[in-house]
Amino acid sequence: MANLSRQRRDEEKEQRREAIIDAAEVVFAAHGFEHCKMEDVARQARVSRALVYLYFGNKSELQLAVCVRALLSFRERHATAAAAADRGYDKIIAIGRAYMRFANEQPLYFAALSRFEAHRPETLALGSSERAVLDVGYNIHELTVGALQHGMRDGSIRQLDDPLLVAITLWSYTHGAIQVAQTKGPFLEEAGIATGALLDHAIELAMRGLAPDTDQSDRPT
Amino acid sequence: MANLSRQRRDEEKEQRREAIIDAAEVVFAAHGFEHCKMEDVARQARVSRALVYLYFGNKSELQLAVCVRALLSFRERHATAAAAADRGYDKIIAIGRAYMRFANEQPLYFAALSRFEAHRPETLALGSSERAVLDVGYNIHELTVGALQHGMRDGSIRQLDDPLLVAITLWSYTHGAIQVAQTKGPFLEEAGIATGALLDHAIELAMRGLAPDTDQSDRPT
DNA sequence: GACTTTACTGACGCGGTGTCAGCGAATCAA
DNA sequence: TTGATTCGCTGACACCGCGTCAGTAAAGTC
Repeated sequence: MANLSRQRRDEEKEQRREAIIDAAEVVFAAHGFEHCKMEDVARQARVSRALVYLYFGNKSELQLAVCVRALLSFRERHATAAAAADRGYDKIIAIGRAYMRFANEQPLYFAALSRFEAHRPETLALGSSERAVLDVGYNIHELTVGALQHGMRDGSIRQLDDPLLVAITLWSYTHGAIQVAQTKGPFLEEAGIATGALLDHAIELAMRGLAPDTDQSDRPT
Repeated sequence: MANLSRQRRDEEKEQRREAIIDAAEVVFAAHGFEHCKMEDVARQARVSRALVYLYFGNKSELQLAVCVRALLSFRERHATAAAAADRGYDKIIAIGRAYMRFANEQPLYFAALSRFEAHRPETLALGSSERAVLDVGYNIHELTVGALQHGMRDGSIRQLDDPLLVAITLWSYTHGAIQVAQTKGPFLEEAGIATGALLDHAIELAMRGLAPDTDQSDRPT
């Protein structure tokens, strides 16, 4: 009997954990990732604040848990977007657009990732929460590498020395562009730059760099 | 007499203000932009905490003041870097490298900008501190636009529809790449990606997109 | 020399985080 | 069944950092 009830309790515990993250997402969505209070999360989860600290050591661990969900959610979109396109070149475009749509439709998740992207981890220890997030992120890059290799085979993308390096570069480009579009949007509109145009151009410019070489003899060195 | 002493006092006030920002930079550099306490800034400036609030309405205004200094500092590097190169194409490369060197040599300033870049301003009101920072930033983009136009004239850069749009895109690319390099550096090294290589590649890929068109007939559409 | 204006401070309230002793209910041992 | 034990959970507390405000002393004004 001991084993059975232990297992049942473990499951309940996992549910509690998920329920708390659910609550956190609701609060984050309502009040923003920055000014969210553990108090609010607890109330939303109909639980005492102290309990939240039993499941998550501190506030940033709870935030990291949301980051993991965000990355998992994005990985799904990423994979389906890549699968929907035929040529590698189009897969890469689809991935970029998927990230932008993701940022637009799940702003909470994008904010979570953005915060994580800007945060310098102090430890890389295996098993640490930060590590878990990094690993999921790496997994996403691998999918992009697959699309790049696909494109190199089907001739829609030029031969790349190091596809992983390119994948990470593209990710950093895209993330940077979305971030600028989101935070400086209204200001840019004033200057006559439509947010959508910026994002489109961010993809277009990057794709030019991936297109197959034709005659590069007069490219500046 | 009233006028003279007023002027003198205004100057002293300005000096105080600058001194406080100096102190803030010292503290930020030591403890990081995030976990800096007004207490520490005040002590560093040998002043009471309440006085700091006379000069800066709140913590984030003080941080914005540091952002302005950061942007001004970068604008200098930006301008000299662009001036040192001949062709427009090389100016753009120089600008990118200047930003990376800046991030490396003045990590405090880069962190300040990074935070500002990730922060969604709530007001665009003229005269607000945020506005001041945005305007300096816009000024920097204009310098980049100049370099792009230079390149379009000397034939080292292809004809661009909207140079300002390109300038902003390049900025967002570069900022994104540096941010990833800085925050994910150690993790990427583990995966066999040298930080320097990532930054080099970030510039190279973007520059490919700016190179003059030659024969584009078989570029994927 | 009386007054006002100005630079500055000490002390406070408030809101938020993280901790801890302890309570009641479920589980176990007899 | 009942006493002991584990377990999930909470209320209350200490602490910290921000922003505020009444108040002081010095400089300036008349």
